[in-house]
Amino acid sequence: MKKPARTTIAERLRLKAAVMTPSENALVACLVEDYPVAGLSSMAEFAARAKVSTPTVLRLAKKLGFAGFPAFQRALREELAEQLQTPITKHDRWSAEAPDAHILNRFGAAVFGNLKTSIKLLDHRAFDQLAAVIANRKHAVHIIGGRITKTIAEYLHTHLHMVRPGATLVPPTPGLWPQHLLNMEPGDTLIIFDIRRYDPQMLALARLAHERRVRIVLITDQWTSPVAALAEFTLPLRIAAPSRWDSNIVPLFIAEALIAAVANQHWPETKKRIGELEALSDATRRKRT
Amino acid sequence: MKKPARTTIAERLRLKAAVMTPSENALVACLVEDYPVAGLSSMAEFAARAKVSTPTVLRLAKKLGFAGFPAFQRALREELAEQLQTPITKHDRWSAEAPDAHILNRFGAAVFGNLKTSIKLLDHRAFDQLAAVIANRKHAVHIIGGRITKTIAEYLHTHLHMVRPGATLVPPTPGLWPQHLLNMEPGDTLIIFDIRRYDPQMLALARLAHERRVRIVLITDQWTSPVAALAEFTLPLRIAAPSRWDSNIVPLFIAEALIAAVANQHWPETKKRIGELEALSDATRRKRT
DNA sequence: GCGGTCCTGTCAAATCCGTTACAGAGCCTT
DNA sequence: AAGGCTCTGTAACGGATTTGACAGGACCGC
Repeated sequence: MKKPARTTIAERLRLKAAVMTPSENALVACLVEDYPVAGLSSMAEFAARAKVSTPTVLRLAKKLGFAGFPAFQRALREELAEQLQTPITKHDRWSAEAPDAHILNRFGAAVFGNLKTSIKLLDHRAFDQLAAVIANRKHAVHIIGGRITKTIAEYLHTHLHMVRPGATLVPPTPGLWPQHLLNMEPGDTLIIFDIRRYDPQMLALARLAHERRVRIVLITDQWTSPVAALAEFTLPLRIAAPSRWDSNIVPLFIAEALIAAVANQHWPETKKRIGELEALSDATRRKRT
Repeated sequence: MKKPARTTIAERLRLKAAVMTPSENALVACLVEDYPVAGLSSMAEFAARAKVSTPTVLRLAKKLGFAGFPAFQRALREELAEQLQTPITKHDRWSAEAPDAHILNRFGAAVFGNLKTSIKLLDHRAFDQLAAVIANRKHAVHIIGGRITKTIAEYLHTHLHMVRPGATLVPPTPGLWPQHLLNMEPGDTLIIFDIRRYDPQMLALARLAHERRVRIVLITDQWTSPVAALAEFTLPLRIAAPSRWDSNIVPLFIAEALIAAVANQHWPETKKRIGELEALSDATRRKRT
């Protein structure tokens, strides 16, 4: 099943991007926004959506090298069909026009592999239990990350804070740890991001927290941080990337999935809390102005 | 924008499966085989594919409860659009709908789709140019993110700072912007993360920077922040997720890919810089101990 | 300020499409 | 075995859609 290297719509759009008129750009923006469905309805509908006239749509189709609008639509459909029925495993290239060796393609492939393997190796039931633990409002949740992963920890904290009260971000500075440790009660949870090279001080913190009967959750890489010995939940993730540094995409993925799962568990309360938050946010903004 | 719990096409097909005639079954088989693209072409084409006549197609559409073929097609398109970009269908739907599909899987599928589409719609040559601009050590790079994306901005900054001198993180607090603006020289680059809901103050900052002849790089979502009008590079990414919140995985992906690309451009200098950094890091740690 | 060029919408014509009416064919029932 | 019912295709009609021609208008250069 050899494909004669047909140029994709996306590539054609890019190719002609320089010679696009304003109203043609409106069409392109419209198409990209709802790609590719926006272009699958009738010409009149597509034109109305971008607030231009039908001939403009036709001119765009011709500018992209098609005989007419139907030809353009056919191309869209064929591309869509290819994308839809091609099973996830058979992704040969990501950026179709870029060479295989291009960073976008190599990175895309690596990230996809990491995600797939990580999810496969993860225990769904353990994940749900973990979500339940974090969703439990009776006990506080503390979050800490290392030198690099601190941004992921922060991300998790920002969202968790919206979902439930009692979510604390522990700074990566060991000097500030004692006061945070003081606030950790038995039954609380400490979520630790620890990815190679593992920080010995992180292990020390975990020990102290563990002694206070704090439940430890460890998000680490496939080589597993030594903190695992103390952890109730350990999530070993794939993080390898064709780069000088590891990829933190899978940790972020887990963070987002956890947030969604936790929000899911007590949706009514969460919804109420978010509503209050937005009201407060608006009030603050108005006052500032 | 009310959703009256519209029954899906698949459900309608199941409902009427018992009263399907042979040629209607041929159509259904054809539709399922290449779902839903087969039903998006013209009636004649769809009929020819299943080797039936056009009235049969019409009869099928009516049997499924649609007024005519266009109505049927519209339903297909709407369903497809929903499936492709997971719009505001939000929490209420997916929690009740598919208990068999675990959150991890659903999230994984969404993220995968986002990544694939985002990369596909990205111009890899523009990406390379952007990497070159950021790699240029003659001009400084300033990075800023919004309320949520600030962590991604921080991540980019942390790494970029390792790769090259002159990388600054601008805090999300507008009160601190004047002093940062003062440091922006003509030819500098300002990387802005602006994802819905777009911050009007971010646009103001972009304007001021633009007046100082700072090059604007915008990382945004598919609905495109208004900053795009001022930006030299605009990267519209897919961020929809089966969650109450948008996913920031693709922005993080772009950040990581950019870092890798920049590091590649001047690897000798980068390597030297990282070596020095590690030496200093070790020295600091030893002194602390 | 003037002419030219490019962009864009209005309008009309031709084509294609969806729809309906009708008739033939197959199959079960009587 | 004949009648009737259901299923399915052919043909023709009406309409929507695409397409081409044309003109108004904005912008740039001279």
